[in-house]
Amino acid sequence: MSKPTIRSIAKDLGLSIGTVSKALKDNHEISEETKLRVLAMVKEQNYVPNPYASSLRRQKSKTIAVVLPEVTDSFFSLAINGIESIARERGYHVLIYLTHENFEREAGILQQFTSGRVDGILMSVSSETSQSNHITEAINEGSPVVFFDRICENINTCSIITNDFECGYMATKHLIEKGCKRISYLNIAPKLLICRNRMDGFKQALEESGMKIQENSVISCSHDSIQNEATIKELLRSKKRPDGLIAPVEKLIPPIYKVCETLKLTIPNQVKVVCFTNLESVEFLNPSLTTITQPAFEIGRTAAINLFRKIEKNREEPKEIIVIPSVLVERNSTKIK
Amino acid sequence: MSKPTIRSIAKDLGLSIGTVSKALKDNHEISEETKLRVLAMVKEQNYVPNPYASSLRRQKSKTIAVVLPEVTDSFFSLAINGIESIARERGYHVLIYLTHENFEREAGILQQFTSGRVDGILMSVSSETSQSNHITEAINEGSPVVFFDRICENINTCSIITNDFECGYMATKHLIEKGCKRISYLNIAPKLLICRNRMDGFKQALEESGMKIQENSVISCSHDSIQNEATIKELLRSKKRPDGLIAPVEKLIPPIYKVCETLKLTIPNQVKVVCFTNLESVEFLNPSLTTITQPAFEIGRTAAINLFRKIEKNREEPKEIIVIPSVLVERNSTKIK
DNA sequence: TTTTTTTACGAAACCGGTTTCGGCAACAAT
DNA sequence: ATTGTTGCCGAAACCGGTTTCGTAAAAAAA
Repeated sequence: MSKPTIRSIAKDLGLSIGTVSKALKDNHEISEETKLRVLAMVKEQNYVPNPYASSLRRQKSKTIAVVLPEVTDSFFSLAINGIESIARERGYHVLIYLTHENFEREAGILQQFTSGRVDGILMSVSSETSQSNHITEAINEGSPVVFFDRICENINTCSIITNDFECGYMATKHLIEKGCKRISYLNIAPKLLICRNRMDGFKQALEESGMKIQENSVISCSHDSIQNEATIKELLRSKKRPDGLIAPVEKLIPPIYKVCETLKLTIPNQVKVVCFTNLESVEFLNPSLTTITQPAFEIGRTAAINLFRKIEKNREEPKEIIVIPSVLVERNSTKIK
Repeated sequence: MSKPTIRSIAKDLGLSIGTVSKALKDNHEISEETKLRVLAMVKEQNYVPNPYASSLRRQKSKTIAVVLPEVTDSFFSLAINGIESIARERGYHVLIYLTHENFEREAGILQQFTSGRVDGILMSVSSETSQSNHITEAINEGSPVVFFDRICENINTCSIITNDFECGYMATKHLIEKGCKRISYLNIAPKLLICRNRMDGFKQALEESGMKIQENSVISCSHDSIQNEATIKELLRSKKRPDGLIAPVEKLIPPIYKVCETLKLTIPNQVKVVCFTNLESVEFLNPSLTTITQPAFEIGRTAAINLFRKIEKNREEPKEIIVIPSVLVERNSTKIK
């Protein structure tokens, strides 16, 4: 038997299409008796309304997009979890798009959204994103955007971040307290506000402690793990080898640990390490890793909640930046020997 | 200015709607000149066709669903990555749904798909899923399903798995070779074929080596980490404490390491451990963890490729199980002291 | 020149819902 | 008796594309 439609249901009940439609949304125009009849038939035939017919007419899709650089990172995984939990609660569907840190890809994805495919967009921009026309355009065409984590500073919308500056500051102060004299910040995406903020926190902490920014203070890493390994190896081999490392992203953990192993540098005795990550197993790394742990699930949840707020009342709201603080969890990678 | 539609484009060009539509899909009925005019106008106005209008008429959504238990697991993250890469290549969109290992949730999600929301479904069933009516129904209503990893044995469709039985066998043999005399398998989802297969491999390896299945050979764990910690603690405290552990899922790593730490049991001297996981940082755990590493990205990719194969030629194909083998990576958690 | 074919396009049905509007009956108010 | 009022429902427009079919003009064949 072919798929039931509202038409077939109406026919089977001897009702009009409109009546069935109204009955299904509990419209007051329809009598209780008719509603019950409709519901019974719907259940019997296992009828599910075609979402696209509804989307077309109502000009809303009950779908949001999550656009992010990658998914193999504990932060993004947890954030997706938070987003999905809210979306499900509200009956929304979640489309996922990965930019792989590529601007063109991101722009291409965003461009599609001008067609009304989604009612809103949750986004963490790629590290190559410096211009924001593609995002502005999506917003102008009616898709509200809420940023989380990697926000876009020159766009006037709600953004959910953690206290990145403070975290950079905390991490640095922590290393200094633990006796580090030469700290390197492994920069990974200078275009990203969060990375700049973390780095600014790092710099301010250095200054306050009377330490100068030196040649090896800020090291540029990439998204390529082999390249990062080479970069870090070079850094840790240099004459003025740092005794403290701050890694603003999770993917730097393997290269750091690997290089320390090959160079026979022991963490924390010769190099202390702090990393931004939410990986649960950092506690059992050798040595356990001191981390800045972000409230990833909460950030995802909050972003989703605010997106739905924007979707529901579509008037423009002032830019609002919501900060959910992270915590520094001290472990052995920064222990005093 | 309001969003351009095919109607407004047609009007602006003095053409009919049908002509514009055909021009956009490079139909031979339309002259080159007209096509160029249409393309130019489309570009000028930044027109993107409404996907839902198209979906409604063509009865296909260019969208697939990925239904999985959770996303905070390296296997699923990598699989999503593989799936997305193929979907993007083919111009498909990816909806993501998390079941959180809950059968009702899974059934509810699947039920929605009977409406034609998606053209196909990629799925890893929840650990509570023993009946499969909800899946059969979705298939019958026209949404092909391809399983990956956690397949549903009694459904006749393409499934992508790894060589689970062998992996269980390999892991066990490996532990035996390393001198283990009492090995415990931490069972987590007896309803899942993959877990049963892994366990069967375990059992066969035991038998072949003349070791008996004893009371602590198979331990039931859950999805709750606190509970798992208690279970494992009890196990490792028992008189007949095992000297080898096999964990079929990643989430057991933290409790295992934690309990060993609190009970002052050293891995690998007192307990050797093998775990199924794709976490990159297992190499730097204390001690580094011997793993069964699954080709997660490849499994995701292959699943997607086969789903599209099914979507394109909609005739039924025989059940096909594609096995992509995993590898055992030996590290220090199973080292002979 | 006439007939046939090809080319290029328009008109209109169609997908499956939603929503507006109008109308009939029953009942209440005047 | 007349005029609202309310409850309940159907008819039809509508969302924005796709696709079928028909047709006028141009080109080719007879």
